[in-house]
Amino acid sequence: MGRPKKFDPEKAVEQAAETFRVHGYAETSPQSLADSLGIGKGSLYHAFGSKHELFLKSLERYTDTQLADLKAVMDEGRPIRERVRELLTGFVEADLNDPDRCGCLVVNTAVELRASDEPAVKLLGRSFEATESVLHLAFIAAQHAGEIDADRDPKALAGLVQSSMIGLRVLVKTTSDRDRLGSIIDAAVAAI
Amino acid sequence: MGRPKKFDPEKAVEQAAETFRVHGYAETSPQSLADSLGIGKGSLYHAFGSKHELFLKSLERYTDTQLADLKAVMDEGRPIRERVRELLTGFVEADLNDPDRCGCLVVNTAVELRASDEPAVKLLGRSFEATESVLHLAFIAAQHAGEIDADRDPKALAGLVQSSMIGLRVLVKTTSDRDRLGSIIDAAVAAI
DNA sequence: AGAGTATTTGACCTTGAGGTACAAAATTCA
DNA sequence: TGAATTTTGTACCTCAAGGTCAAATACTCT
Repeated sequence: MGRPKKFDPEKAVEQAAETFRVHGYAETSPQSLADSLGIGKGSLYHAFGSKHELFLKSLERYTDTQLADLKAVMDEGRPIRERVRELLTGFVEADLNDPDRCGCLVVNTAVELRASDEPAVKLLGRSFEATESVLHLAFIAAQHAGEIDADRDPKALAGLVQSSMIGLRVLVKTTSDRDRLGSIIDAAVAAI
Repeated sequence: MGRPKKFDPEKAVEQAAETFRVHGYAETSPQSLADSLGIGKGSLYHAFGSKHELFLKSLERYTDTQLADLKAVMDEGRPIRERVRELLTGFVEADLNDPDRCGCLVVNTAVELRASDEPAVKLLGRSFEATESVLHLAFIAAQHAGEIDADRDPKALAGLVQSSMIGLRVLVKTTSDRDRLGSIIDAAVAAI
């Protein structure tokens, strides 16, 4: 009972994640957040408590979505190198298509955040681990399928692909050189 | 002539770079900047014009220093893989030894920055290119020395090492797992 | 010493961040 | 219909960011 909510909290968290991704945590004001959700600032605080609490919820939702997307790509029935290439190319192309180069909320937050923000650091740590785990499992499977040499360390490969992916998403913030980025992807795929 | 400066502008820019590295651009206030330089806020504005101008100078100095450090390591007369390992390990260890995981000003700025900040984006772009170039040249030399297969693309390898390096410095913000980070370094070195 | 020049400082200004308070509005239940 | 409950939105609060300014200070040159 009581007055019905004007907005869908789920959608709001999703929209907030996008706002944080585009403008960053520090540069997103409660007012702009409220505006982007189409509600008053008071309602926002009533519903979410604080900017930081809303941010944590947004970040969590974002990591969930991202992980699902990653799994979707890695679950495709194609050669492992094709899937990894698709993954890296997808991120790079997405970033290049955005003139503001906003990039990935997880990467952005990992850098912008203070180490003292423990809940956020934990969320990010879990997200990075989950990503690595998906890659790790895919590489193990690929080894069993004979696509990757059995003497390679699948976990280390997962870490290498992950760190290259993150590095690419940072590099793309200051360059639009598709050849250069593409050759990095080539090298990453070749390293598997 | 005129009243002599109370501080050394060179040292001040260096100190400012460190403050920006530790706290980030947005989170560094003119007041704290002035405090860290041991001067009044007015003096700071008189000497540097604005927070942003000081930031650009700081960033430029930082990139110069960083590039010199990189060259120093890559100029050592040791096997290429040892040098690359030393490079990556050095950054990771430095970051791990800092409880606040402040990391690298260039990486941090590339992420925190708005794409609309053209002078900063240019500086960062040049810095990333210069870094890649040093690695590129080192790999070419290593190929001539027979340390790296001649059929590898040295520029792509440079890009891969660079992006892994950046990725590692982001990952280390949320993890302290030396084994995991170490195995990523192993994989990166093995990929050369 | 005095003129001229450069630097220093704290006081002051405007703007907006992050958040609170409260009365009005919209619903359900009896 | 009225009571209870919940959400809404504006007005308001405090604090600090980023920056400006004028007066005081410290130097050089003549």
